[in-house]
Amino acid sequence: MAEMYIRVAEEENEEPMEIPSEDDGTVLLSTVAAQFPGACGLRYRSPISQCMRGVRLVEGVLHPPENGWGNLVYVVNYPKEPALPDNKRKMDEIDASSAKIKRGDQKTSDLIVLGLPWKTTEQDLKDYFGAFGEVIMAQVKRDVKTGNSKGFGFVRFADWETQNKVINQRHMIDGRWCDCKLPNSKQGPDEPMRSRKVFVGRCTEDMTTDDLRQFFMQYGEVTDVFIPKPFRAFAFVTFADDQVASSLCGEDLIIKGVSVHISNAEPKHSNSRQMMDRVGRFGNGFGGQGFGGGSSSRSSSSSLGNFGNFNLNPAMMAAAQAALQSSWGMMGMLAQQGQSATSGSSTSASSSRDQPQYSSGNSNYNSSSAALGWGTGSNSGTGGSGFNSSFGSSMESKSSGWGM
DNA sequence: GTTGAGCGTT
Repeated sequence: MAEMYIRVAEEENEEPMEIPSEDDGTVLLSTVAAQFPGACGLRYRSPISQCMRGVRLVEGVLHPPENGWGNLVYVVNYPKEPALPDNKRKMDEIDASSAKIKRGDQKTSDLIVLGLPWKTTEQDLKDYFGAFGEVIMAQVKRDVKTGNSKGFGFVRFADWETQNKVINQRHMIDGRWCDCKLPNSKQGPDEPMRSRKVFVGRCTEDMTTDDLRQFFMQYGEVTDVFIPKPFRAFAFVTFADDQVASSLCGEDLIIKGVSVHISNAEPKHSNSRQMMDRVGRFGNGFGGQGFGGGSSSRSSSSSLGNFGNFNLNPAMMAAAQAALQSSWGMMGMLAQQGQSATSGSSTSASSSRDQPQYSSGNSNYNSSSAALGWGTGSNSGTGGSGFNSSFGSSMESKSSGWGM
């Protein structure tokens, strides 16, 4: 079948945009969403009944009405906005008017571009991204000595709308798929505990990132899909809205005929729970009672507890307990030390690089000896500071925690 | 086979 286009608009009487169909006459929801970020379906006004009708959507594929797509204008559906009574408004208007949107607050920021071909130059970036809107900065990060590209760069747009659009899709740049996202340094620590990301277990190997994106789109705007490689039977899907993510947790969903299980995505690296679990295994009677759960007040009351080889002074105990109870967990302790708690972001699954990879070594990170953090024995004489120093360095040793 | 890459000499 020759290439076909269907006409799609945000509202019935707005100027439509032509969107390409697939060879079999269907239209991918992802194609629609590439032009209308956040779209979750299509509807149209039936010439016969004069009612709005929904377009059949099966696993990310939009199927034409009985007599084909015809010349009708299809209207984009967006996920319901539960908090707002008037859900006919467009996303942009909601963003602009609603106080609930805190992310981004309309100011543009640099976007990191990951997965660039080695040969891509800043001019290439400007040329490519210029099609989306005015580019006010583009750079390719290079090795200082060799001048070779490091395979990523940064770009900044004049308009927030442009930035938003660019973030929401993948980009084919000089023959490679690249992802644009907010860099770690720009991801504010506000509300990091409300995960917008879910863990998708029991994936099969034939599920691609596009499959997952198209499938999960029906629940809300998908901002990221990650499939570890080599195949490990799970994936991560990030939504624009944390409520969408949490609403799916616990569900068993059918994707490509396979039941997958959705659960909370745990923070990527070292988070408070993992650390506490580790700590629990330390010396006997350290985690099991004193730390492990929140109900620990009495067991730790044995004054200056003598736990195996360590001396825990009350300040350290208090700090640790505070960390347990605060919603910030250990991250809160980091913050209290004045360390910036930047969150590591996850990355979209871009195809594994066929190019020689730049040394992925840990030149940037001081790989602190043990992942155990505190209690490695260094904090004997120094009183409380031993706690801070050893703990802090372990947290820094990789991009920290809640990369969501 | 159920918990993930890579982040900026200013």
